[in-house]
Amino acid sequence: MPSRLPSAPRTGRPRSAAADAAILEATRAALVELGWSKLTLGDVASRAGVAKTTLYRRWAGKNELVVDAVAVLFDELELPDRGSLAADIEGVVLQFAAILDRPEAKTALMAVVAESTRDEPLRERIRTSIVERQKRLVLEGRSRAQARGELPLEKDPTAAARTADLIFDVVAGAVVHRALVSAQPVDEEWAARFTRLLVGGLAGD
Amino acid sequence: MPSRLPSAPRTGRPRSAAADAAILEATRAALVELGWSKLTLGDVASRAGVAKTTLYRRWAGKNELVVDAVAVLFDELELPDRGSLAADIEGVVLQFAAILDRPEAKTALMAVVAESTRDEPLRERIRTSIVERQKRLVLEGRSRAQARGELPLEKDPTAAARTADLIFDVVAGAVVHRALVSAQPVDEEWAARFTRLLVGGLAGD
Amino acid sequence: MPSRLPSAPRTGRPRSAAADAAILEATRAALVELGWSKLTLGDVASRAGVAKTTLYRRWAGKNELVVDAVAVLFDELELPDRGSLAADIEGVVLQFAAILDRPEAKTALMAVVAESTRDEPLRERIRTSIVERQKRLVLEGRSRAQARGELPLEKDPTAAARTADLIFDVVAGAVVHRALVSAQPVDEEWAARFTRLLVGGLAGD
Amino acid sequence: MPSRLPSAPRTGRPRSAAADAAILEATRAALVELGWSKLTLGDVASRAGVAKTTLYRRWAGKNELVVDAVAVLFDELELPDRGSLAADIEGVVLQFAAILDRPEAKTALMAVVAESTRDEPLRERIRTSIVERQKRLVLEGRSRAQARGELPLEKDPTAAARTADLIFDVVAGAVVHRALVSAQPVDEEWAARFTRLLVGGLAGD
DNA sequence: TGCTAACCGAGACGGTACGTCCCGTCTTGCG
DNA sequence: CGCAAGACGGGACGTACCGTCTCGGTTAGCA
Repeated sequence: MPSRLPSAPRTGRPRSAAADAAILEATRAALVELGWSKLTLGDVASRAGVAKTTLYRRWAGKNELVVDAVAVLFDELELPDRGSLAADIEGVVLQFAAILDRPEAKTALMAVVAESTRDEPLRERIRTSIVERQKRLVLEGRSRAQARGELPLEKDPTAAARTADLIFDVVAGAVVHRALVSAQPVDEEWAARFTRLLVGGLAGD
Repeated sequence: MPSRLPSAPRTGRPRSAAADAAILEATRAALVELGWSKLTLGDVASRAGVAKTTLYRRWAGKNELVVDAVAVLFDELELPDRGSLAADIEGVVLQFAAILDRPEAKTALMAVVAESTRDEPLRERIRTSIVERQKRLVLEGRSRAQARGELPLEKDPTAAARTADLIFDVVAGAVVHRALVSAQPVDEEWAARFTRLLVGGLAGD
Repeated sequence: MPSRLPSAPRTGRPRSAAADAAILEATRAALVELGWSKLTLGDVASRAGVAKTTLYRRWAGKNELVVDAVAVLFDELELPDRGSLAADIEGVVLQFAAILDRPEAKTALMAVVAESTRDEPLRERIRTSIVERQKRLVLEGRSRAQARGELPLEKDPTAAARTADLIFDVVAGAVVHRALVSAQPVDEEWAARFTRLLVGGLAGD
Repeated sequence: MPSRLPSAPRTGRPRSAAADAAILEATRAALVELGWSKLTLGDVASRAGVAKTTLYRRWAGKNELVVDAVAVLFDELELPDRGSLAADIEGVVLQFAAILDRPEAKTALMAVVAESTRDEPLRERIRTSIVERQKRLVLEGRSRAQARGELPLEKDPTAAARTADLIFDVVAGAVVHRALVSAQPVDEEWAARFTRLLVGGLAGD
């Protein structure tokens, strides 16, 4: 994930692959201990047993580093077939909440999004590294529900994409808001209530 | 909003009331120009024509100051009666989106929420200054819809409160996610689609 | 000695006078221990129990600081009346050599002169803080020798000044070269030989 | 001049002789442009079209490199017979001053001498590479003056050597001090005045 | 002619110091 | 006692060089 100009010159000592892993791991550990705002790149470097220059050679700054460090957490999300659309949604909501409960994700996610409001390249990085990758869950859940006959097939691909985006914003937004803003637990009871609301809306559509 | 111990001593020169307003205004201006992360208290003080000490005498730090500075923005939200539940929801969604479009709100809101994940008093301040005050919109919209017969009366007050919280998380979360994470416009078309989904879910409940 | 704009505004907390002394003393100590090239301003600051910013607020850099720290050493030079021109010269040569023997002077003097070859303001600072102040020794020695009848009175003040400058360059240059370049001891024997040469040249003039 | 262990193994690719010359030339160019303190070995290497490793393989550091780079400048000094001791001295003083006027010599000479106050091997290198080699001028000037009958023959070789050292320190020290510390021109007028003083002292001896 | 050892360029590496910025606190003198 | 001004001790920043260490590739001289 760290940046490198695409036209890779073959010359010189190659970058250490081990350093990358150590840095990202150290970043997550520092996020857990210190949180976003007290995390310093110097500290990350010394935790990773690496010089500050090595870190700056690969990432432009704290924001980019943290996005890379946290992105991998969200790849754990899966969508096992639980037999119904509602069950699938409940499952993914609870999984997502579990990730947001981890301190490194909680403190970092909102912070980088906040930074991204004034930094277009960062927003793009967040989108490609984190957000866009998880839309797969919506798409897979829908096609599975269509196969079950729970949802109608959509003929217009543009409208279908818009609906997927909408669902994604609703699900991700609601869970994040509940967990981080309202600071209330995303437990099975809440997940069930939310799912009933959402499935009802989809059905009535 | 600035803090003051309750047992206010009456002696000495009183604090300048004008200073408070100047500081909050300067804070918003600095947020627009610099964004959250590059805003410094020294800069705010000099913009406000005030000494740094004056500022620290009234607010504990950047977080608290910014919460106060942006809280007022959200009090602009109103819920004029547009004749139907769906129209009321669309209206508030668009108003909320308009506020989130303002750079001082955009950059500050997510940032203070991010900070609040590791700072319980800050979270409480955000809740009382911003979040909780806007729940009135949900409650008012519901009672109006019930008066219109669009929604049933709820007998159980606990369940009613839970539903209101859920709706609030869904609306606020979805709009914020659309605007700041997906970075897509919250326009009338999206508001209409979102409202249809939500009203459908509420009806089917 | 530290810099301050001449138009001193009277407002704000005044600078600590104690800090100045502590910094200059710490600088001399660091010169003794580390020498010029390994002296760091961060180290000086922490020796002086002072923040780096305090140091940078008062001196533009290492060069200026060291000039001020070392200048005082050369003010120790005196010219007690030893009864003859030759004895006076020998005395000041040995005193000068004693100062150059101190490690803080030895390592610093040449270094700041070297830097001054590319830094006109620094050269000026060296001249006013160190060099020019010691010309008094030449002038006093001459007038005393003239009073004794060892040297003729000079009528032309321009020529007199030129001669004083010449003597100063010869004495200071020869001692410095012997001590630092040739790295040979400036002992009584050498002082005597040098004095004989110089007095002979002056007499034959 | 670059270092090499005496027991040279004969195998492998030999070091490029061209690189040596390029490096020394690049060092002089960098001294002119940047001065001693801003000269970096990385910059010298890239100017010379050479890798940093190549440079470090041959010189221990900046000091040693610069001594070698400037030593050659002083070998230009000559002592053509100008017919009298005074004329010979004036000639060499002006030649020496001309070299000291070159920026690469000016900035480097004092700097390496300053460094040498804390680095005995460096002092030795300076002495053998630069200082000691120029004593030939004193010796040659004296023997020529003796041949002309301007100076007496000295019987005691020890005393003769001491006198030569003294003269060397006086001439070199005075010129350096005039040029670099006093920062006044070493022109014909000054050279004449200085020479008169020195010759007078020698004669009266 | 093919081996092989030392050379070469490039550039990443762990470090150290830089000079700047901002923090939150602490004197000042004035109102 | 509040206030503007600004110095204070402190900590992190991002950069520049240090001197060392791989890399892949070149260039002799000896076999």
